[in-house]
Amino acid sequence: MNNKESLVNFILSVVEISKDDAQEIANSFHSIEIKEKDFLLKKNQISDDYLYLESGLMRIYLHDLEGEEITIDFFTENNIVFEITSFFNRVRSEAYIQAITKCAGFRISYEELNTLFHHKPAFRDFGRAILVKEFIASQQRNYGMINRTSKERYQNLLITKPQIVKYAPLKYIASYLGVTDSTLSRLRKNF
Amino acid sequence: MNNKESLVNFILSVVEISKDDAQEIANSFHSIEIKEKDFLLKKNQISDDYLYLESGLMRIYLHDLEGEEITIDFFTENNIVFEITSFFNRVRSEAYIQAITKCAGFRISYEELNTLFHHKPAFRDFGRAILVKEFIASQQRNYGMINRTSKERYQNLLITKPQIVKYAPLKYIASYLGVTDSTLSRLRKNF
DNA sequence: AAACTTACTTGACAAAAGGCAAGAAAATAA
DNA sequence: TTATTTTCTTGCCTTTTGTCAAGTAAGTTT
Repeated sequence: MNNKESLVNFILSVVEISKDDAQEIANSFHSIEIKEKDFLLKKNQISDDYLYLESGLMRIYLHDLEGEEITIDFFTENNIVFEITSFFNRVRSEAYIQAITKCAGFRISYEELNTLFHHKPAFRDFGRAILVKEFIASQQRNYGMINRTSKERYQNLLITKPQIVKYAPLKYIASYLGVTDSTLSRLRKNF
Repeated sequence: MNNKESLVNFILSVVEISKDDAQEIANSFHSIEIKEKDFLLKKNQISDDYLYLESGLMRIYLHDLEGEEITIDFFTENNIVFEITSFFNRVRSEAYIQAITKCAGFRISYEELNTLFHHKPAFRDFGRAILVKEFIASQQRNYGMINRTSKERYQNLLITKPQIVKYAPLKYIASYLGVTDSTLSRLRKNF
């Protein structure tokens, strides 16, 4: 039996609850592995995964009006992975979530999450803290898109998620940063 | 005594709960008015307002590294207004929330919200639905910043928040859209 | 009303980024 | 290994946006 130590530590880093509570929450999660290039979620599915990513890299992407893949976000280890619209609103997903490298972690379903949310006060605080954390990250990404040059955005990614720059193809990174492949390639030349 | 009908209807539009529950939640909120150009939140304060905006327009802004005001977001009537980082994490705010026009609505404090969150299941669902709703809006804004031209972003604002275009000065809108004042002025010429 | 401040527009030029296409490099398949 | 596909780089030229500065318009204060 897996003791889910990394998940317990993650929970404790996000919210101030007892170690016992954190362990109990972690025990509600189920082990999952995803192979490189496999999908956690595909378009038109209703997402049923709230995933703690213990190791590996993932991305969430969708197709724009011209059919081009747009990478919306990257996920790195020691983070929660979910597609908020489909998971929480129980609607078909527009987006795909794909493993960039081999991934491992622990997941719960929407129903399991909801049961915990209403019956475990500690999970309530945890769940809210995760939403708040990711919401803030989204806002900061917004701010960076508006107030940073593309060079600065790339440098920022290099610092905050170096694994991404190392493992993800240029085109994923370019669409994430909001530039064309050519432009990113040129940016890279100047380190 | 105010029956807070608009707030009750707003709650019912966001989450599937009984009318009685919605009324009870609404009754926990307190009436508030804000004069044009006054502040709901200033930099370095710890936000204690979770506000349902019944009428009026607001904006949230901060100063960038050069000291320039950057309008991060606009709030219109029939929406919840809060600065998530300061309110939920109990830290000093980087941002200001200011009334663009005279505003009226209903607010609760962090402590009141937390009590409801842990003691009223219906409020739990409501609170989560609001976080989810605003998170999704933030993600869509992100997508628009990357995949729409500045002209399209302006047109979108015109359609989704025409009050803003009507009442907010050009410079607020320009920084929100991520363009300079000059560029927005030129965009406007082509309707 | 006059003075002053803030908001907006416009022109000239510079910088950043995009579109397209060719070719090199790397990864994958046969 | 060789062939094939995908990824990445680069050149040339166009479009978009920014910078700066001047000038007009509108709003506020005295």
